[in-house]
Amino acid sequence: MRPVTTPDAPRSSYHHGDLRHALLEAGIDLAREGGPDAVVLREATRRVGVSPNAAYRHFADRDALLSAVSDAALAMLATSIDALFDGIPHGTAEANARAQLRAVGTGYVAFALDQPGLFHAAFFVPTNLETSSAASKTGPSGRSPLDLLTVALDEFVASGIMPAQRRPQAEFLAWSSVHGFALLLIDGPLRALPREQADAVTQRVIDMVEAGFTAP
Amino acid sequence: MRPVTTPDAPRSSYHHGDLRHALLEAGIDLAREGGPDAVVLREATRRVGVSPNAAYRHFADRDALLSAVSDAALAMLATSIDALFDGIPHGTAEANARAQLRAVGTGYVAFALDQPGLFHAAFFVPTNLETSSAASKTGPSGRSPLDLLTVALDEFVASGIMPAQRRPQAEFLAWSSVHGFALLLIDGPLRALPREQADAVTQRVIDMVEAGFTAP
DNA sequence: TGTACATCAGTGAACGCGCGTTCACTGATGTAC
DNA sequence: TGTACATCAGTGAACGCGCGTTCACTGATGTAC
Repeated sequence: MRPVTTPDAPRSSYHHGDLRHALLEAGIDLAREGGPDAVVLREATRRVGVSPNAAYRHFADRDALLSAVSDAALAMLATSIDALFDGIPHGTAEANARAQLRAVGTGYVAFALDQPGLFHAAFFVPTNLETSSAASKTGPSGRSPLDLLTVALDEFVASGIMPAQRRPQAEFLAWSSVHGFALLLIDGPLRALPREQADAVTQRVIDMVEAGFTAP
Repeated sequence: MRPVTTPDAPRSSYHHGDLRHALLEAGIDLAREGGPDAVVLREATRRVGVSPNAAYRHFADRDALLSAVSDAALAMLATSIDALFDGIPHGTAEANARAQLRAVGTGYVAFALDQPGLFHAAFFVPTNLETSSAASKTGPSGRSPLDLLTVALDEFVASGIMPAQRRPQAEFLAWSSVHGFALLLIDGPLRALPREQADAVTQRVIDMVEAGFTAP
């Protein structure tokens, strides 16, 4: 259950070893359990088994910890989308484009459903929103979700199924639908929808976006 | 600036007159300024010029106040969408359907841009999300935004531009796109977009949804 | 190889803050006779 | 019409809570000679 560090168990040595990492990990757990508001500096130190002020050796303040947690959550989202993206079998350019869009959307919603706390931590932190670094965290391939979406949409145009004049800002149209749907599912009126139905409607959201892009 | 009650000015009488209403109004102002987290019971009483515990004569606890504020925010959203909906000139069934969908979407995003604090208060309060009362607050016509959307979508089918088998859950597809886009605009990567561009892209979001519904 | 000492990473105690909420109360209001 | 009194709507003081953060400190580590 506990990841990197022993929590309440007393440390053998006075020095911790990798306190920064341990605090970050604890912060991620807190975010997972309760979203960004639950990332409480004192609680993170408590879980690591260290005094509250020890955190200040590694993070300027609580916001710095929260930012680090948010970045980590974003990277996890990127990683899980990346995996889906890379699993796409090769096909025609058109089939690739469609499958890629679907992979990004499906991975995005799946992450929101699986890790709602981290999903919120990733997006509802002022720092990450203002700097738009939200879009720049990458998975193992080094590409962010926005990069992957861009790749997919470029291929929509290149393969001739989407008119070029529809291309600008298309990322944000797709992102809006999927992001909004994720929120309806985890916080909103679709909260009670069983997982398999949620997955089915997710596919319809993507159908709608795709049709919007490729309609004559 | 100050709405219903004189704020710091001392009251003439010991009894307030309509403290519940005054506290609600203060709570709405707080939400407008800083979202749901800013709805602080003590601050509301401060603004009304009353002692903190006086609030408990009218609200069971802070959550009750916040719920009332959230309901009010929802009603304001409903009212502003209602106005746009009613301003639609009569035309063919098809033109009506399209204009109605557009009115709901446009009104929704406009409210989010004009009143981001209230928009958040309306949607990010557990009570309203769980009971889905979010969808049931009405404007002056007695119809909620979800009702209006339903009317529009029914007319899409009735006028023959949307296949009937696409109809189920279509409300949530449309809602997702518009809701997600509103959030990208007020909290997310499109935060810095100038208003007129935001309005233009809003129309493209609606174009996309419409195309998704009406595509062959 | 051993030791002096600067540096680093933690501790312990305390702070002020503002919150929600509760207590026992008092002044104002309105109704019964 | 006047008065007694129950009820209602406020007050004032205080509580405990948990937070972020700062202070002066001490134990552990590693490097220079």
